[in-house]
Amino acid sequence: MLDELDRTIIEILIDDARISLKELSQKVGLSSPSVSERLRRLEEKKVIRSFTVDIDPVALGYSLTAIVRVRPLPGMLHIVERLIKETPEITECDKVTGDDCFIGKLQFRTMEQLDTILDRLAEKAETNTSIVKSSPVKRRLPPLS
Amino acid sequence: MLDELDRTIIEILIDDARISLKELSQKVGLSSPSVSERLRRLEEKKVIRSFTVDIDPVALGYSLTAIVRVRPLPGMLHIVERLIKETPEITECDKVTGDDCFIGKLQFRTMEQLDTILDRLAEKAETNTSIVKSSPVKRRLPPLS
DNA sequence: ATCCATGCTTGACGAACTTGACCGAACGAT
DNA sequence: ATCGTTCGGTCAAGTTCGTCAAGCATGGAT
Repeated sequence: MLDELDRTIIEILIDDARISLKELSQKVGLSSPSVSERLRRLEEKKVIRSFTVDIDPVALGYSLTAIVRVRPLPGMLHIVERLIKETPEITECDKVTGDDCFIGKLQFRTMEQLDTILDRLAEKAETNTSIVKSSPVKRRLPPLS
Repeated sequence: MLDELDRTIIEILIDDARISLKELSQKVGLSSPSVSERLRRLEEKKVIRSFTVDIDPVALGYSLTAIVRVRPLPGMLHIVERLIKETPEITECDKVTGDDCFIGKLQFRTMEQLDTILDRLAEKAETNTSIVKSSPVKRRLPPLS
């Protein structure tokens, strides 16, 4: 589905999505219209979901992160799911197998803010919260091969 | 620290990091050298960590995701941390407070592959694995304000 | 009141992007 | 085997874009 050139292009773009077509094409050894066309196809095939920017939450004042496991009380599943979606400080959340129904990541500024958010959840779910102390593995891609 | 214009710029870039300076400057109502300078400063201040590309793991063949909680056996903490870092299928991992020491996300292609990876961990840690069924909240930023 | 720093605009020039015409390799059908 | 089609590539043009230098307005400090 992806050839070696596509993978090289992607690896370069992960590092710098605003690189010029010209420079990118020189790095991969193709002409710029070719690379442009490959990019178009990669977007079309949804291999590239989007070009985006990685913002440091700390720079926005969110200096703390927690991981919250959420187990809705009986009958509360959909209400809890909506509440999670409507809590903007929850910056990602997965629905998973096992005792915990949801596992989410929460960005916050103060312990008081964390407390407020968890209190709102606690009316409808059992929660289990772990504060993030460090991130040994920063977001990365699995092997492209 | 960030004014309204910076936030607008960031919001636009989150959607499309490859937008031209010209178009971006029209959207925010400034000239392009001004926007260029603001971008430079946002990068300098590390508010913008990087311009990057969002790749669909499914397009790379990783159709399954799990969240793994890891509790190293006594004395194994550093070995386990190294093992996690050296497992490329673990695409992010945080060190947290609480009983679990690490919580990581794992991308994989087949259950067999998951089994192999967990077996390697099991020699040095207790693990607890949840398969991701869906993602009610896709990665997003907390409020910029 | 003046000076300076900051952040903006403008205009010009060089650089990069897009488009269309063309080429060649791979491959299926006749 | 050959023809025709498709796919992915190059090249060259016209157009658009980014960067740089110069200059102007605002606002705070002396």
